[in-house]
Amino acid sequence: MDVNLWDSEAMTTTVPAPLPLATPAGGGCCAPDLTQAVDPEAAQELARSFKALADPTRVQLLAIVATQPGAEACVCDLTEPVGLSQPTVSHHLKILVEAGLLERKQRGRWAYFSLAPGALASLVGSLSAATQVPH
Amino acid sequence: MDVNLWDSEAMTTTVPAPLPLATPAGGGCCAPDLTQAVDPEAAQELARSFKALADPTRVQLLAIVATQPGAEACVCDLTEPVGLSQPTVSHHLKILVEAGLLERKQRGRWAYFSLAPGALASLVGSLSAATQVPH
DNA sequence: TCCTCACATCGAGAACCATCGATACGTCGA
DNA sequence: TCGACGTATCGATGGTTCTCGATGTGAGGA
Repeated sequence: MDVNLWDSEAMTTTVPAPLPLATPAGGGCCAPDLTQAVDPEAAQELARSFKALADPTRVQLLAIVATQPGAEACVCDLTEPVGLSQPTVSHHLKILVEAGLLERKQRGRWAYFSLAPGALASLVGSLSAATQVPH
Repeated sequence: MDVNLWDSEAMTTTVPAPLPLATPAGGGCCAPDLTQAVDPEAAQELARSFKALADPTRVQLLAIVATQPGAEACVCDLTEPVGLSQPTVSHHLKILVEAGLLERKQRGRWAYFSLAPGALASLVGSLSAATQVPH
């Protein structure tokens, strides 16, 4: 392996699509809404986003980042509140970044994570479409 | 085993809480919002809802039900569109019902599934709190 | 240059989940 | 009453995911 560590370009080599939420296959500007998800591809894309939220630890991490002053946190701030080891927290953060829910910025030796603007809003949009279906 | 089949009361014997979305532990009327999810219990509850949406098949089932005329469908309507066996579809529907996202009504030999009113809206609310969108 | 720190990756074990065929169950029509 | 039908449950299997300790990588300080 000769890939450069901490280079976000190299980190995406294992994933086909860089950001599911930012570059959807459906054709819109955001994630596909639920009523379009009869299409298997749209359903898979939506499920991929929800899968990132399907773990209590990741929900907690997201919440801690959101409520942090400055709305960003480094790994060292997150390990202790969730009560898990550093590699495990790093693993969950990577999943959240790959899902497009968090953004990663390197500052010196520290990696700072912040909410990706528009990512959660996009998910909200995809869900709320179905709730407005006339019944 | 002497439990009555198709009795929704008996079906919840394996789950401690009947409906995570309908009867949250947090104390509000709906699911806890994301910024409250620093609390491990609130995070777990939210993750439980998202886990139900973390499978492409279940997203598809939800979408099909939502777009169906009358906004309800029986298992026989759902097996063919998702291309899975009847036991598998039944399994996914059970998960969606237990997550409070679908409601099940027995009519004759058919079981009809419909969107649980307010369930998706509750999830939308819990997400949009973190995005600062005053929806 | 060497050491320490913050973080990522690796490899392994355990737990969980999706899927299926077989089967049990209740309802309805004959 | 009986058989066909729609649906749920069971048990098994293969794949995925969560978690950790060990280790690798780069930045910054002495």
